[in-house]
Amino acid sequence: MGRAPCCDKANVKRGPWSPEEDSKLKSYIQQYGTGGNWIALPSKIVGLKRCGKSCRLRWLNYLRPNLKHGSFSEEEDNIICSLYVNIGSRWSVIAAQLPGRTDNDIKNYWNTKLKKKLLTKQKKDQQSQTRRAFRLNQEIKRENGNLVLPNEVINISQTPNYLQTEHYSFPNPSFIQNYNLKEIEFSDNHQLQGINSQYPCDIYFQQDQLSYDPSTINNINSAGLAYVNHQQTDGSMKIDSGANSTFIESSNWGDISSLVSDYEGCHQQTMIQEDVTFDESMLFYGMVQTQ
DNA sequence: AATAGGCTCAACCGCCAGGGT
DNA sequence: GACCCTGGCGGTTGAGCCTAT
Repeated sequence: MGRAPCCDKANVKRGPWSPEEDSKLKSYIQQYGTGGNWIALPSKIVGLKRCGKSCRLRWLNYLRPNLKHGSFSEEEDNIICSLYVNIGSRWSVIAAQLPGRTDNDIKNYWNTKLKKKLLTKQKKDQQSQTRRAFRLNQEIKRENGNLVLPNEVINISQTPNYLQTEHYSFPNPSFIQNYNLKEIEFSDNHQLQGINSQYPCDIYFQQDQLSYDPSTINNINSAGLAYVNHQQTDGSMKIDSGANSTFIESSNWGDISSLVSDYEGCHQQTMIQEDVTFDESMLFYGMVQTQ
């Protein structure tokens, strides 16, 4: 036997509330209060065929006094984002910090607008942070004489055969001087297809992925000569080589030299041939052999 | 003008905790 | 302690509106 329903569904009205129903509920509650029992409330209001839960929701989310309707302010946005980051989707707690706003309002607002806004901001922050770390690292290496070439941005979408036209072999860390660090930016949706799998993994990608949904990340597999990293549930990162499943972990993804040492030991892999789609605006850093 | 797809948000659903018996 | 009832909550749905084609 299942749980008893809170009301007789056959005899209650459902769906949007009419102005008349609003008026009846509002005037009753203003005159008599709720009586501390929402389930019993509708039976006391003549002509109102609504479930008690529905009455409660309508009152709390729409009819009660001092409710704020309309768009959220920048300050409210900040409060919601800050609280969400700290306590998660505890909407009632968040709503308690925003007078006049209901948990339902905030939940809707978050799901439809604020989440996207926050993700976009995080993505931009992360990209600029990674760029800064990369350039700083390269600058240091250049100063140390390990690298001589300037930064170069390779836009894969403009050179779709880029990875197929040159044969790279994995740079043994001890020969790092022979390799140039390049920033490889995928500025457009792009698919790498049929990359020759004879070569061991030789391009090392750091994917700016914090702003991506884990389910999306999991759909990204290694392609030919590339390893693609994944964020693990414990926060560490993993480079996935597809079917071979060898991976390395690194705790410091801003440090190219530590990436290289982490990468040691998995360069004998033979990659399977797979297609991979890179989403718009994903940012990768690669280490490629150019000589 | 028609239509498909995306977006918004009010409302519902089902679960859970807590209080009363 | 077991059971029942209710309030409260977060997740989900879907009708209606909006926008792009």
